[in-house]
This record gives sequence, structure tokens and C-alpha cells, in this order.
Amino acid sequence: MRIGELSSRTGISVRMLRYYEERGLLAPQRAASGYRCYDEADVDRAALVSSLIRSGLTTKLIIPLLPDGPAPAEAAEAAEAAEAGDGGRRPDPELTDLFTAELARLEAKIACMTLSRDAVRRHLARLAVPAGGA
Amino acid sequence: MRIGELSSRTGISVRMLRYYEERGLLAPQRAASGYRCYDEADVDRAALVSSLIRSGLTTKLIIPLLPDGPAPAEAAEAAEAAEAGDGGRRPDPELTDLFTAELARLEAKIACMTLSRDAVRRHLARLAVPAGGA
DNA sequence: CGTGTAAGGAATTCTGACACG
DNA sequence: CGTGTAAGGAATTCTGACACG
Repeated sequence: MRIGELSSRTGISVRMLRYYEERGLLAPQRAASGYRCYDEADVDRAALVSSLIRSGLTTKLIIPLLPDGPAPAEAAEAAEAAEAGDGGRRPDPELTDLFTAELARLEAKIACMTLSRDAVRRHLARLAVPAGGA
Repeated sequence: MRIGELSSRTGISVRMLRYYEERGLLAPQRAASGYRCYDEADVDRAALVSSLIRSGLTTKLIIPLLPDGPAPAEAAEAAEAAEAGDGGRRPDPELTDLFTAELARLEAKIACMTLSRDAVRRHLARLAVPAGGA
């Protein structure tokens, strides 16, 4: 499918879909016309990326998070860079720290919002059944 | 306690504590000197307000959410306004809608961040135990 | 950094019409 | 009838840039 369809199916703006590609998060085929061609797997992948971005993750952190690894173009670059140093997959302690910090940030935020959600829920329940209160 | 102590105990800036008061979310006593005097209950109340604000709720929405109702000063104003109309507690359908929308927003955001948190957790686990992967 | 927008051009698709065998 | 084609407009997409918080 082309970018417009992916956009309406995912609710992600065309602008952002292009941005994801620029950052190596998505790598659609190209038609002879130059138009991007996305497949079904890209629908899920784009939705996941969007969710991660809305959660506050940066694209740099998202790349290694994606299930099938970085998008082809980026994978090639990464492989090149890796060959320059060693050939294997070393965890990169700096990145690990970033993920650890991110996890803590997400957990704190979720806790905060869960508390708020419960407060709003309780209030709505109170409004609906004004039995016990003053 | 005075504002500095409350601030360090809650991690909320002095600026924000004064703001909460300005918006009717907190109503500390005043010493003869004019200094604000908070009691123990204000520690929890301030923390709750802070959590709600960090979750994106507006102060207008937070006021009716607080367990003991609006802070004294605001309560007086509200009572006045209520007397002008009727004497009872009517739910105010508009506000109810706002809360319903807020609940939906919070639930969506929590779902989004929970998904992201899980992705980060999985990734960290993968980094720690690179047994099964490629 | 993530996102919107205005700009100008290129490729695509649409419809209704005409032509052909 | 099924099919190709030229015509004109509308919708879509492309890239690179600027703006914003």
C-alpha cells in the first residue's frame, strides 16, 4: 500500500511515516514512480514505533527495540560499523544504561497515571451513585 | 511545617506549591509572619495533586477530585455559587463529560506506555541473556 | 527531538468521450 | 460489445526547508 493508506490505517501522519523512514525505523519498498510501498507487516511495525514514540522513547532507542531489528538500510550501516570494531553483538553498556533509565521512567509514569486514573474512576462512580456521600 | 519543608518532603517545587494554593488545591494556615503552615495531611494532598497534574489533569478538574473536597477558600466560593442556584450537589453533566474524556485519555496513555515498558523490559532481558537470539 | 506546514514539482487516478474491429 | 486512447482535472505523493516548543 502507499503512504496515504498506511497513514489512514494507522492514524499516523504522512509526515511522521516519512520521518520514521528517515530515522531508519521503517524501510518501505519503492515503486518505479518513487512512491513508497508498504506491506502488511509495516502496519504493525509503524503502530509499534508510534506507540514507543508517544511513550517518549527517542528513535535512537527504538531502533534496537524493534522485533526484526533495524530496517534494512540501517542494518547495513550498523553491520558496517560493527565490522570496523569487532564482528559480534556486544551489548553496548551505555545503551543498556539508557534502557534501564527508560524503564524506570516508564514505570514511574505509569504508576503516576494509574493513580490518577483510579482517582478519576472513583470520582465518576461517586457522581453516578451519590448514595453514601455528604 | 513551612513551604520549604513540604517542598523537600514531596519533591514539589516551592513555586508549584504556591501555585496549587492560588488554584484552590491547597489551603495552608498562615503564621503571624505570613508564612504558610502546612499540616501532615497536606503532604499527601500535595503529592496527590502533583501526581494528577503530572498526569495531565487541569487544576479545574482536580478540585472536585480531591478526597476532602476543595480547599476551604474555594469551598466557600463554591458554596456561594451553589446557593445562588439550588442548595444541593448536582453532578454538572459538562464536568462529568470532561471526567469521562479524561478517563479515556488516561487509559489510552497507560496502555501505550505499558506496551512500551514491556518492549523495553523484553529487550533488557534479551541483552542480559543473549542465549537464544541470533 | 518530534511534528506541522507551505512550496513546487512529478506521478497517479478518475471520468466521460471517441475510435476501432 | 470489449478494449485502447487522448483529455482535463483532482487527489496523491515526492523532497527539502523552515518553524515551534
